Amino acid sequence: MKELTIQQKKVLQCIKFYIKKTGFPPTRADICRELGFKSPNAAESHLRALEKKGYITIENGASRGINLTENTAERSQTIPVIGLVAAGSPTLADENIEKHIPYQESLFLSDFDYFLRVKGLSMKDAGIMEDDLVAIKKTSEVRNGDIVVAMIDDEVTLKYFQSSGNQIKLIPANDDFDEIYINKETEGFFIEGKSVGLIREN
Amino acid sequence: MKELTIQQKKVLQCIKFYIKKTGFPPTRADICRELGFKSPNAAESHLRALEKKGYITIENGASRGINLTENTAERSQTIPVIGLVAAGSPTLADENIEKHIPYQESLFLSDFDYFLRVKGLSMKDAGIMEDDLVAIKKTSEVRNGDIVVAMIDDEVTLKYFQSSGNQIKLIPANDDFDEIYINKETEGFFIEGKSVGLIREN
DNA sequence: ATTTATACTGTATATATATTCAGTAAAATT
DNA sequence: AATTTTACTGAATATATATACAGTATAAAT
Repeated sequence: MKELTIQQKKVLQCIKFYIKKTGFPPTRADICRELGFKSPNAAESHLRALEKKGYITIENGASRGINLTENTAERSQTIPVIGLVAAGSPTLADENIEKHIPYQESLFLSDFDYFLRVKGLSMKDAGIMEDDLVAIKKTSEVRNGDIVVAMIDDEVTLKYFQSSGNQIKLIPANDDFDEIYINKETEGFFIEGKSVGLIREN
Repeated sequence: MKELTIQQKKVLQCIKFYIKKTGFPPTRADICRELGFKSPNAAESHLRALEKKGYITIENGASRGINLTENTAERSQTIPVIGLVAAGSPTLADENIEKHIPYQESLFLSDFDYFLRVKGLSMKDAGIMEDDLVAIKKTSEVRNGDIVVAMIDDEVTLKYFQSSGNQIKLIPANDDFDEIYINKETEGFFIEGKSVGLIREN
């Protein structure tokens, strides 16, 4: 699709925002008010430019007859899928992002920040299998029994969390794996977040 | 929310359909055209009734100033969640539907018809735990190794599918449960569908 | 029994709105 | 160098649209 100018982007954003706010598209006058134009023709020409470039369609003669094109309308938010790499923290940096998948607000009870692609079977008895997508909420406030994403020296692990005082136990859900004992203050250790849900594609 | 009359429902549906089709709400005249009314006041009064009952809001003075209320607007399709009851087939009948949850088209690789709420742990080694939601595609075309929803005399079970000729083996993913051997032609037996994905809320 | 809500037709109108025309000016493209 | 695109102001206008008013008739609620 053809590139938009800064002003055209502003107008498009304005339309999206207006629809989100009111439920119906803006008039030329509405756009002028939002963006500070003094002539309705300013809005009109921008709209015609957006139409020409394929971002909107305009129903001629109809009031508020603006329709966002398929690709223009954001059907829903998308949320990144991050690979659980052996080394390297699960940051939202581009190189760690596998893909984006559509995300529905109320999919899980809690909101979350990203999906973690599970590698290995250390949590299999918790029903978390290889290649599952675990919804992670970034937080350090976790409770005993939570399934957490823990970082130990740039290594990412998904484990049950159990703490008593400064001592933390990270418990796998698989007898073939060992529990990890670690001190809260240990350098290079922190809790990245916790699991709030799971998705499996098969 | 207050109940709608048949005509009011028609008008509301008409508004939803119009927005879906065009991207903006209808005028009074548009509604009349769609529903065969001969006076714009017919649409007007229905709109005011819908507003009074809380299904829409109307921006006074604005053309096409109709806004579907939170609960009225279908943000996305919803898909039913069906409880895996011991007896009774998982039909889409109202009494079997636990709730509806929002559904994103491309959530799983395959499309599907409903979510099945899992009871019991017979598939735990496949990572399917109690209360998980298994996305079910209604089909009788299943392959060896598929996780299927099988009906045996009105009892629903979720098992691995394995067939050779007319002999079918339904294999649990839990040593505490027994395999089920059954003949393809057995009365009261059929394959309802297969699992294409899984969602866990926690 | 009376009021209110539903379900319209039909007419009228103020105004909300799209849209054209006439300009100005700078930037980008050919 | 000439043309097109971008980016507006400002004024004018046909028409698209909401909305009020006057009726008619039936059903539901109080």
